[in-house]
Amino acid sequence: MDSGEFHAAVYEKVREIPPGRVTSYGHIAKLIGMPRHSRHVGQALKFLSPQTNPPVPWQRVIGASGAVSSRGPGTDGAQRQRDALEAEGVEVTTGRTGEMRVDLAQYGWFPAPAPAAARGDEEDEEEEDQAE
DNA sequence: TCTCTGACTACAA
DNA sequence: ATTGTAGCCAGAG
Repeated sequence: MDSGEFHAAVYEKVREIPPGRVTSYGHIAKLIGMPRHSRHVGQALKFLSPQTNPPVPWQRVIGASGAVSSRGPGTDGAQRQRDALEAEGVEVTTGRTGEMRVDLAQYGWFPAPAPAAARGDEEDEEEEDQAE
Protein backbone atom coordinates (compact mmCIF):
# COMPACT_ATOMS: atom_id res chain seq x y z
CA MET A 1 0.00 0.00 0.00
CA ASP A 2 1.30 3.39 -0.95
CA SER A 3 1.27 6.29 1.43
CA GLY A 4 -1.29 7.88 -0.85
CA GLU A 5 -3.58 4.90 -0.52
CA PHE A 6 -2.94 4.90 3.19
CA HIS A 7 -4.08 8.49 3.41
CA ALA A 8 -7.12 7.75 1.26
CA ALA A 9 -8.04 4.79 3.44
CA VAL A 10 -7.69 6.90 6.56
CA TYR A 11 -9.89 9.65 5.17
CA GLU A 12 -12.45 7.11 4.08
CA LYS A 13 -12.70 5.60 7.53
CA VAL A 14 -12.72 8.95 9.26
CA ARG A 15 -15.65 10.00 7.09
CA GLU A 16 -17.52 6.94 8.34
CA ILE A 17 -17.48 8.24 11.87
CA PRO A 18 -21.06 9.28 12.68
CA PRO A 19 -21.62 12.83 13.98
CA GLY A 20 -21.50 13.18 17.72
CA ARG A 21 -19.07 10.28 17.97
CA VAL A 22 -15.32 10.00 18.28
CA THR A 23 -12.75 7.26 17.79
CA SER A 24 -9.04 6.78 18.27
CA TYR A 25 -6.11 6.83 15.88
CA GLY A 26 -5.36 3.27 16.75
CA HIS A 27 -8.84 2.12 15.84
CA ILE A 28 -8.73 3.89 12.50
CA ALA A 29 -5.46 2.11 11.87
CA LYS A 30 -7.12 -1.21 12.69
CA LEU A 31 -10.05 -0.49 10.41
CA ILE A 32 -7.73 -0.01 7.47
CA GLY A 33 -5.86 -3.16 8.33
CA MET A 34 -2.73 -1.55 9.83
CA PRO A 35 -3.15 -1.59 13.60
CA ARG A 36 0.48 -0.58 14.13
CA HIS A 37 0.21 2.63 12.15
CA SER A 38 -1.68 4.65 14.71
CA ARG A 39 0.88 7.42 14.56
CA HIS A 40 0.67 7.67 10.82
CA VAL A 41 -3.06 8.09 11.00
CA GLY A 42 -2.47 11.36 12.80
CA GLN A 43 0.29 12.09 10.34
CA ALA A 44 -2.19 11.73 7.48
CA LEU A 45 -4.71 13.95 9.22
CA LYS A 46 -2.32 16.82 9.66
CA PHE A 47 -1.48 16.49 5.99
CA LEU A 48 -5.15 17.14 5.35
CA SER A 49 -6.27 20.33 3.64
CA PRO A 50 -8.89 22.57 5.24
CA GLN A 51 -11.04 22.44 2.11
CA THR A 52 -11.23 18.81 1.08
CA ASN A 53 -14.18 17.49 -0.82
CA PRO A 54 -15.91 15.68 0.64
CA PRO A 55 -14.73 17.11 3.97
CA VAL A 56 -12.96 14.89 6.47
CA PRO A 57 -14.22 15.20 10.07
CA TRP A 58 -10.72 14.91 11.52
CA GLN A 59 -11.98 16.39 14.77
CA ARG A 60 -13.72 13.10 15.52
CA VAL A 61 -10.37 11.34 15.75
CA ILE A 62 -8.72 11.61 19.15
CA GLY A 63 -6.33 9.61 21.32
CA ALA A 64 -7.20 6.16 22.68
CA SER A 65 -7.57 7.62 26.16
CA GLY A 66 -10.08 10.18 25.00
CA ALA A 67 -7.44 12.87 25.09
CA VAL A 68 -7.47 15.44 22.33
CA SER A 69 -4.11 15.85 20.68
CA SER A 70 -3.25 18.64 18.36
CA ARG A 71 0.29 19.70 18.73
CA GLY A 72 1.42 21.61 21.75
CA PRO A 73 -0.48 24.32 23.63
CA GLY A 74 0.86 26.94 21.28
CA THR A 75 -1.17 25.66 18.36
CA ASP A 76 -4.76 26.47 17.58
CA GLY A 77 -5.67 23.05 16.24
CA ALA A 78 -6.89 21.87 19.62
CA GLN A 79 -9.17 24.86 19.98
CA ARG A 80 -10.72 24.29 16.56
CA GLN A 81 -11.14 20.64 17.38
CA ARG A 82 -12.93 21.31 20.64
CA ASP A 83 -15.19 23.86 18.99
CA ALA A 84 -16.08 21.50 16.17
CA LEU A 85 -16.80 18.64 18.55
CA GLU A 86 -19.03 20.67 20.80
CA ALA A 87 -20.86 21.92 17.73
CA GLU A 88 -21.74 18.29 17.04
CA GLY A 89 -22.96 17.74 20.55
CA VAL A 90 -19.84 16.08 21.92
CA GLU A 91 -19.05 17.08 25.45
CA VAL A 92 -15.42 18.12 25.76
CA THR A 93 -14.01 18.58 29.22
CA THR A 94 -11.23 21.11 29.56
CA GLY A 95 -8.78 21.17 32.41
CA ARG A 96 -6.82 24.01 33.91
CA THR A 97 -3.87 23.68 31.56
CA GLY A 98 -6.13 23.39 28.54
CA GLU A 99 -6.16 19.63 28.64
CA MET A 100 -9.08 18.53 26.51
CA ARG A 101 -10.68 15.14 26.87
CA VAL A 102 -13.78 13.36 25.62
CA ASP A 103 -15.70 10.68 27.49
CA LEU A 104 -15.24 7.64 25.31
CA ALA A 105 -17.81 5.76 27.40
CA GLN A 106 -20.40 8.06 25.93
CA TYR A 107 -19.11 9.28 22.58
CA GLY A 108 -16.64 6.55 21.70
CA TRP A 109 -17.30 4.79 18.38
CA PHE A 110 -15.41 1.53 17.95
CA PRO A 111 -16.97 -0.79 15.36
CA ALA A 112 -15.32 -4.13 14.73
CA PRO A 113 -12.84 -4.04 11.85
CA ALA A 114 -13.88 -5.89 8.70
CA PRO A 115 -12.14 -9.26 8.72
CA ALA A 116 -11.07 -10.41 5.27
CA ALA A 117 -11.90 -14.03 6.03
CA ALA A 118 -15.37 -13.20 7.28
CA ARG A 119 -18.27 -13.69 4.91
CA GLY A 120 -21.30 -12.06 6.52
CA ASP A 121 -21.13 -8.30 6.71
CA GLU A 122 -21.88 -7.17 10.20
CA GLU A 123 -22.90 -3.54 10.52
CA ASP A 124 -22.99 -3.87 14.24
CA GLU A 125 -21.59 -1.48 16.76
CA GLU A 126 -21.49 -1.31 20.50
CA GLU A 127 -24.27 0.94 21.64
CA GLU A 128 -22.76 1.63 25.00
CA ASP A 129 -25.22 3.30 27.31
CA GLN A 130 -24.03 5.98 29.58
CA ALA A 131 -24.14 5.32 33.29
CA GLU A 132 -23.41 8.14 35.63
C1' DT B 1 22.60 3.97 6.30
C1' DC B 2 21.77 6.01 10.79
C1' DT B 3 19.29 8.73 13.99
C1' DC B 4 15.49 11.40 15.52
C1' DT B 5 10.87 12.59 15.68
C1' DG B 6 5.91 12.08 15.82
C1' DA B 7 -2.10 14.54 15.90
C1' DC B 8 0.06 6.77 19.14
C1' DT B 9 -0.64 2.75 22.54
C1' DA B 10 0.12 -0.24 26.29
C1' DC B 11 2.17 -1.47 30.47
C1' DA B 12 4.98 -0.83 34.78
C1' DA B 13 6.11 1.92 38.91
C1' DA C 1 -4.05 10.08 38.55
C1' DT C 2 0.78 10.86 36.77
C1' DT C 3 5.37 9.68 34.92
C1' DG C 4 8.60 6.68 32.64
C1' DT C 5 9.75 3.10 29.40
C1' DA C 6 9.19 0.23 25.41
C1' DG C 7 7.21 -1.10 20.97
C1' DC C 8 5.77 0.52 16.85
C1' DC C 9 6.55 2.31 11.55
C1' DA C 10 7.22 5.80 8.06
C1' DG C 11 9.31 10.24 6.78
C1' DA C 12 12.89 13.85 7.27
C1' DG C 13 17.60 15.44 7.93
